[in-house]
Amino acid sequence: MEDVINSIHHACALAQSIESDLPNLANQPARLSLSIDEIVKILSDAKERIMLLFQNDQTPLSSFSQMMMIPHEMHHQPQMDAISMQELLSSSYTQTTDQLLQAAMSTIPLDVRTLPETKMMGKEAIVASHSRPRKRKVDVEKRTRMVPAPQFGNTEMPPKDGFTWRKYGQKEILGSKYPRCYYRCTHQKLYGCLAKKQVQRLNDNPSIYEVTYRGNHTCHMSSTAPLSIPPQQLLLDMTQRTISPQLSPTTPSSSTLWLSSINVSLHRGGSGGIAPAVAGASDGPSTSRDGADYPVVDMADVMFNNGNCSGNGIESLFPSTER
DNA sequence: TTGATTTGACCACT
DNA sequence: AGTGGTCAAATCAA
Repeated sequence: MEDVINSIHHACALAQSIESDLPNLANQPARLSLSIDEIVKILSDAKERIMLLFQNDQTPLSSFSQMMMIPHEMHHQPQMDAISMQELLSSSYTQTTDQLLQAAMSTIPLDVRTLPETKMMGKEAIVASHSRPRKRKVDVEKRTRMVPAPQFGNTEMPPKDGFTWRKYGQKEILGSKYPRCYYRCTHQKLYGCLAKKQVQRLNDNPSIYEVTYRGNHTCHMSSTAPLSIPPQQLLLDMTQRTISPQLSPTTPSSSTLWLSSINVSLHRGGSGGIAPAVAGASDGPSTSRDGADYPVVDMADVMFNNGNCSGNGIESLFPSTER
């Protein structure tokens, strides 16, 4: 396991060197391509080894998390909903990639912070008995966070967050220059997943999206969900593979915010069927994804398999400072 | 053909 | 009554 982590560190160091030399490398596509290939190979190898280890045996998880200094209590979380998983990842995952992302984060506004705001709606839903019943205001937890818009590609769209969403409404909001978009989980019908989110650009900073999540994804938990291994175990595994947020106790690591805009996902099954991991355009049609995504570090996918829409994987990781 | 998006209307809530 | 959230028909796109 240790060598896997060393490999990841190595890849991160390589990526960082690319980043620092990006102005020059931009004029040397061949060299840049070679460097990228090397990183991809290292990370792909690491990924495969990780998958092998974790598929065949659970014990390496503990050693992995020990090496990554994951708090023991995290091992005992019985389960974690996907949104929480995302938040955990976006708030904590970056220990091994901070170096890689530090420079990139310099392009993200410093005043952008995640908002772990949690509210409970006070009223019970009133179930109407007329011909067109509408559900509203159930006791659904709301979680709001600020997400930077992609700096490349279609900046009109918020970054992907690792889930597939279907837009069901858009509305002009009083006092807001930008409309609020309403999304629900693509798998709502199939798996009864009630997760929803609202996306709205900030008035004073259109490059920042306020994303409000409501409800938890249950599509992962469905026994009929398109999974080949138990999703709860997978989520637990993912949890154990993250790094403690307590390692950066004061303020959120700048790179964590950056990562919140990156869909870090695991595509089980190894080489086949790599789905887009990052998209500048958010919430694309779910037809490009087979079921749910599970966030885990997969830098190679993040960097180089951002195939759809306008997002550019490598640019997502190494945005230039100019816009 | 199927699924996603758009958009006007409906309805809950304050 | 005003505002925000949701529905659903029409439209678009793969």
